[in-house]
Amino acid sequence: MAKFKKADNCINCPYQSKHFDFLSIEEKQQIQDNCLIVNFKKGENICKQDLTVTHSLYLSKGLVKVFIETEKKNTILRIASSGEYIGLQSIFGEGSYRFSITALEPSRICLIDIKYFKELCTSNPHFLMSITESISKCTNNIFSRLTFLNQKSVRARLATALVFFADEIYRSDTFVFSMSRQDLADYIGISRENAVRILGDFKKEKLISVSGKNITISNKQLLQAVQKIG
Amino acid sequence: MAKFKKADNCINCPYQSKHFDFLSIEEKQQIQDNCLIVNFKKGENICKQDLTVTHSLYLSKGLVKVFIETEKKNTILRIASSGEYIGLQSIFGEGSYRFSITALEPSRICLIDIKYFKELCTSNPHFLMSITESISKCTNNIFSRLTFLNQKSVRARLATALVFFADEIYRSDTFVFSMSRQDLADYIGISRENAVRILGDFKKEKLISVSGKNITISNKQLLQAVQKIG
DNA sequence: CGCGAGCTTGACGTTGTTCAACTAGAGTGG
DNA sequence: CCACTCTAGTTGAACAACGTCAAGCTCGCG
Repeated sequence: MAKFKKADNCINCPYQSKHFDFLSIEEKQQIQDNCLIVNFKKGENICKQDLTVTHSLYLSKGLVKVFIETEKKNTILRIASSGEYIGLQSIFGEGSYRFSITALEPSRICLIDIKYFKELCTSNPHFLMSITESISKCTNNIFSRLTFLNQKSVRARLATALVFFADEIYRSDTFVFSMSRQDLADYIGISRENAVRILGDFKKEKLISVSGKNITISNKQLLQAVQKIG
Repeated sequence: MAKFKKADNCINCPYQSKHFDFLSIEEKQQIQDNCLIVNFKKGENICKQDLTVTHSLYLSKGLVKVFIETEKKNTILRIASSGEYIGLQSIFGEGSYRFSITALEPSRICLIDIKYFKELCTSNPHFLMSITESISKCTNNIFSRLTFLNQKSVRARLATALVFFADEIYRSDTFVFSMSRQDLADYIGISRENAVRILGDFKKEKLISVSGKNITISNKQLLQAVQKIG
């Protein structure tokens, strides 16, 4: 695995999660004593489906894909970016990961021992409430995603993915896309070939311009129309 | 809406949720003071997508479908049966329902005022922890469901649905199915016609016998094989 | 007895997958 | 520094799976 070090500045850490607002200085200090910081390179596994959860995972910096592996193919459940806890459901659910997580970009993860993390939750209900709110929002997003994947055409799905990456992840209509074509396909539940083909179509229709990993959305309005119509 | 009455026996209620194990007698008494019991007939709406959440919903008896409505069609997220809280994500998430809920069978719902419910959560972290565990498990189930809908053939999906209803809902290989063909289709993300067709195929293949709403699984082993192969 | 909602069936068209072949680029060892 | 290989990306053709449309059926209910 990647290099790790002990946390040494949780209290004043500029990457603190919003849940930390509910913690006292003492509690933050205790977290620091129970926290490791690990850096992952692009492509490295952060956690592996079916293994027991031993730490909470806080993505303080980077970009990761959360996906379920089967014999056939992978399904990317969501893309998580800086400032998110990933895998909270696994901590409070069955205690083992229901998915794998892989870094799409160099990522820094803060690992807090699960035993301490749970103790903190029971001793500080406001912190737990905040965590619960996060899990709930994640669930609601997955609800929407399930409906979306189930009802939209492949073109609409790909258009939505592109807009999502531009608006939510890269915050620019020009970006260097850190996923492979296969990843993109897994994210919207289609075949790799089809993803390539439709990217090509969008290019011909002058909605986007693509050059390897570089993607530019050149006609966002039309692309947003495609999100609805297909 | 259906008839309702004030709760009068929460403490000794035989339909208590498992979360109640973490409550004191006084807390149960307080819940009772803040709780209404409402009976819904088959087909009645229990909550409606986009409306503000005002109460927690506990399904003490019955069977309901939780679904997202769009212009095109409905997608059933899950089927909930007796003893489950439904819509917890909406309470702790955005505060409005992301889905509608309709009774598939006569159902009894216990409504607890959301303000009191949240107060209880912050004053009793063990109760909240138990609730959070439920939400997490629900999320994990939806993760699996998303993958399942995305990867399996229509035949495999229908076979899985039949086994699910037999094993988890009706607890018998012969049951009177309380959903319409359209509902069944919405549950596995296919068209009504296709659902009918495949039910017919399964009948021809002697996997099941169907007569209107009565369904009997006659060759479970083969049906379970279809779950995998398609 | 007639009406309407839900169910059923067949024909047809579309969408998306699969397979196979080819290309480009990145890393590797002689 | 150049073949060699490996992986990711790309393209086309054939095919299978599903959805859509249209028509007819059935059963419960007024």
